[in-house]
Amino acid sequence: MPEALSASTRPVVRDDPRLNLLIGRLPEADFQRWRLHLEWVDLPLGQVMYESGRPLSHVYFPTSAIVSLLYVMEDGASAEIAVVGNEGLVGIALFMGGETTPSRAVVQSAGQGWRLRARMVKDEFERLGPVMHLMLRYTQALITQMAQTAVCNRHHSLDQQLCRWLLLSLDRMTGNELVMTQELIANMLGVRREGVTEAALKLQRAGLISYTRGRITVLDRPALEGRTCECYGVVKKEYDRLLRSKL
Amino acid sequence: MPEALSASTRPVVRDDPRLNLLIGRLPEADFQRWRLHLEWVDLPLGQVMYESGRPLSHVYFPTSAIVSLLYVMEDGASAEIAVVGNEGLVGIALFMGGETTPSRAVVQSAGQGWRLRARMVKDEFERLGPVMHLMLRYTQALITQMAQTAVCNRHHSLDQQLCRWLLLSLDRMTGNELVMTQELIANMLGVRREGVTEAALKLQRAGLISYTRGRITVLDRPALEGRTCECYGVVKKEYDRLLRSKL
DNA sequence: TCGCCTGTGTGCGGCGCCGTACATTCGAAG
DNA sequence: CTTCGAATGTACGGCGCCGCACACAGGCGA
Repeated sequence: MPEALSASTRPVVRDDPRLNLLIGRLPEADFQRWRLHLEWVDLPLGQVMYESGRPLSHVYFPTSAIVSLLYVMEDGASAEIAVVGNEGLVGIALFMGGETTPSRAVVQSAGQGWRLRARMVKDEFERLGPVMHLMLRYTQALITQMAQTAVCNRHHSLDQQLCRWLLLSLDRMTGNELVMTQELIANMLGVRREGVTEAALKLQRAGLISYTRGRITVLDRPALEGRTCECYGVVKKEYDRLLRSKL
Repeated sequence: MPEALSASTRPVVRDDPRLNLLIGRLPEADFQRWRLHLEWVDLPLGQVMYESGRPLSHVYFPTSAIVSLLYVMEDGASAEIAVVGNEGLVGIALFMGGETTPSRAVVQSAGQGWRLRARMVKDEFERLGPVMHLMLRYTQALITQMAQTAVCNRHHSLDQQLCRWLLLSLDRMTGNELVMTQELIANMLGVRREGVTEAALKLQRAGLISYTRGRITVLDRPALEGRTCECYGVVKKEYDRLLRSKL
């Protein structure tokens, strides 16, 4: 077939841990120490990386996978509060000291990544060097994303939020195709599936995206940026600012 | 007059910094070092403690004041993403390494507090001891509050959110009276003032609260807890869990 | 005491999203 | 090719909040 192989059939090779930007920004000495402990992991769609309230065993550094942090309510309704890709890590509660968190982490887009055992992460953090500062700055960026999500949920239309979601996902991917059903997007945004369908139709009719049964292709990214709310830009800018320097 | 003196006319005396729970949980040695550098501050209603994107000069530890962390949009609309009282501190960006943040901090309920200069905070943080771990665990609690706010904004009714807001504020106060107009509450929640009026009327008619022109008295706190959504409980439980131990 | 400003109460049309139901179509498995 | 389940499209009433307009009331200063 002319298309790229689907995620499930793609040959699985260990990529370079430095494809994860946090790892890539480590000083060489730290990286050399880490590489012996980094464990490569495949992250299939839907995998739950940690569950609300359960202790975390590892910190994950995605290289090609995208992970959603979800808060799940008692009645089962949920909402995504942040998304993590190769720019970040999953499991901040480990080094923040809480050991766990009331959220759930789920693989939103299949791919790979690397992980470190909890013990190792804490030890590294306690070294009080560039590693710690990098993790903390990343955490601050994540906080910005969560806060902006709260504001966006309050003030902006579903149309705008879908654009924001697409752009945030796109930023964490290679290529311009997302493997993702509208049903799943609705879960992430915490809205009805039909609402996502209508919003997606508008974007398709306007020629910004095209999609078929679980595959969304972004055709006109600048136009998407024009339709989204300011929330996307605020978050992106803050990630750039906080994680730009190698340090 | 039989009433307590209003905030503006209350005699202003330096309270004990340890009324702030974070400071209160410091080991004695750390507290002794800190007390020389802690500067007492009065925090009148409406004071902006820091502005979006501007560098922070101090970290504040409220003792009797309550502070709102707000995200303000381009069109001026805003939403509170977290509230800080004597259980916490204002200015996490200083030790997280970002120096600043795209949010605004405003005094929501007049009172007092103590502050430390930016330089001092960073030095203390770098000591890598109980001080750092305490600040980080507090930060994780704050993250929970932000995330839960995002979910709450998405899924719950204004009635429920008002209850949550009242309870969160009440937890950070002494007494059961809030000096707060419905207009301001609406700004915090990011909704219309009229919506708050209607929700407050329901609570008053049900006998849970009573209010007159900028003063709200909570009459039946358990009933309020019964009307709010699970978000309040999740946040409270997480604060208790993360900040219980002295360490 | 009299305004006056601020805070609160009320009404009305509108819009966006919800819940539900059901039709349609794609694509993978057999 | 056929079948079937999953993904998407469409429709409709309902509800909650919005934006706006305005009435009313309490407290404060002139």
